Amino acid sequence: MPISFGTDDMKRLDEVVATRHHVKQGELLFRDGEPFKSLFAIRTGFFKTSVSTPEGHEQVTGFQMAGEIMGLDGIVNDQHSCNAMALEDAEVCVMPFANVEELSREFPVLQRHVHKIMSREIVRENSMMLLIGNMRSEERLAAFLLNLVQRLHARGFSQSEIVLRMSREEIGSYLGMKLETVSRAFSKFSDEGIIEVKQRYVGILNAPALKKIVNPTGCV
Amino acid sequence: MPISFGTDDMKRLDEVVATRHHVKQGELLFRDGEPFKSLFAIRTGFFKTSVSTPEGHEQVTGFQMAGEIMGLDGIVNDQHSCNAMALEDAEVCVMPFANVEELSREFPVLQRHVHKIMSREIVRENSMMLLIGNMRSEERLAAFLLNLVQRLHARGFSQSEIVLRMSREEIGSYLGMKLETVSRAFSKFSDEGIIEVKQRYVGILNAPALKKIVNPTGCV
DNA sequence: AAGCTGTTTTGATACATATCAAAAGATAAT
DNA sequence: ATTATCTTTTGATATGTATCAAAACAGCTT
Repeated sequence: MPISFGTDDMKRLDEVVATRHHVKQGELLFRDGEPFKSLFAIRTGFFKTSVSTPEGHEQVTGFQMAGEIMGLDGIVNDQHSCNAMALEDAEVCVMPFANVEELSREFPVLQRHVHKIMSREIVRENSMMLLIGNMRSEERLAAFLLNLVQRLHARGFSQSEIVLRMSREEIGSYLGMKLETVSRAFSKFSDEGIIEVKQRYVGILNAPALKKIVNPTGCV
Repeated sequence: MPISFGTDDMKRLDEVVATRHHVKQGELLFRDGEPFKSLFAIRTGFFKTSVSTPEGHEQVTGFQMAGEIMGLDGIVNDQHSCNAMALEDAEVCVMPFANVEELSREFPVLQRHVHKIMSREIVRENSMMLLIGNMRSEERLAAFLLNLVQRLHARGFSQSEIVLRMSREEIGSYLGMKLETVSRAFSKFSDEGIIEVKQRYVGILNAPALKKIVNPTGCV
């Protein structure tokens, strides 16, 4: 949340995040087609969002962790256009969107914040298109792992250890590949000593090597 | 633009779109890394937006036509994170984002409008991830053509004829496939009598067949 | 009209990933 | 503990798309 508010302001802003909601592992926070009323800020836990083809093929569109916002897709048609499932027991702040809009009009810094969150999501999805459209499977997995540790590290976790909350199949769906291909890429990295894999635990032994897989020229 | 404004309000809103800008075919409206100041609304013409890997591989992230908004990606870091190139001579409205934010605070209907535009872009990119991640090349091209005629038709053009503004390579980049694969898919559809292709002219002879390619079960 | 340039089509082949199948390993239930 | 269920790994093979190459074609220039 943006800084530098007076205490009165803080009270007003608290209205936005007044209610909390618990979601158990495996439960949906919202689903495709449901009326949109609120955005959700994750306090604790881990989510996946996904869309589906009419035939039922699922595409995971994102993994969200503490501090991240879900539900932005629902604004345009006043109904959610994806599913949000908790991959571990979670707690979210419910932010009625009408309140968000009202307070945004009052507090420019909050307005700016909302705009940045939406813009960030657009940029993230742009880079996912680049990832899925242009990279090979091992590059995708390397990019995925680096992104994950970076975000976890920003939240005070290790920068070299991950406990995955999602299955190989969910990773594959997110990265546009099959679960077997994900598994093979894990095994390959493991054989090469770049990572250490024990089920859903992943230790990153050689981060530079991972980065080099994503960006072979290393010119950035 | 939203309806039901008084004339005074209209004057205020005109401030937002005061300036116009011409972009010639092949020129960039903005490029990755440039400072972000304004959103752009297309009045006439046709654009592509794209991002690139450090090695220079281009990923087209969208094609934009009259009435659509570009530049939303720039908000989060105060600098553009993609390139926007005119694929034909174009005219855009320059909307300084500071003005957009200021007037959004004043006019809830405009605020809502801005939020919907951003949300729409997020939803569009979600469905692109589904497209690139889950569909085969011919399904992607069929979906692409259907999306294009639908948008053109909404602007008063034919619902069965398209003059493509982009090359096979650009289509391929957008859809995550190579230009040769795009060309082959065009030829296949043409052989099957589903479309008629003459260079960049595409006539849709059998729209239901195209829809069936995208969604074989036809249950929607 | 002829030549040049860039785009598109088509063909032959290579390669990455999907698919099918089965075993190994983990987790939960009885 | 033992069975049952789900996830993950690994192998063999199939397939779709990329790659390489060349010809056909359109749009410009002179």
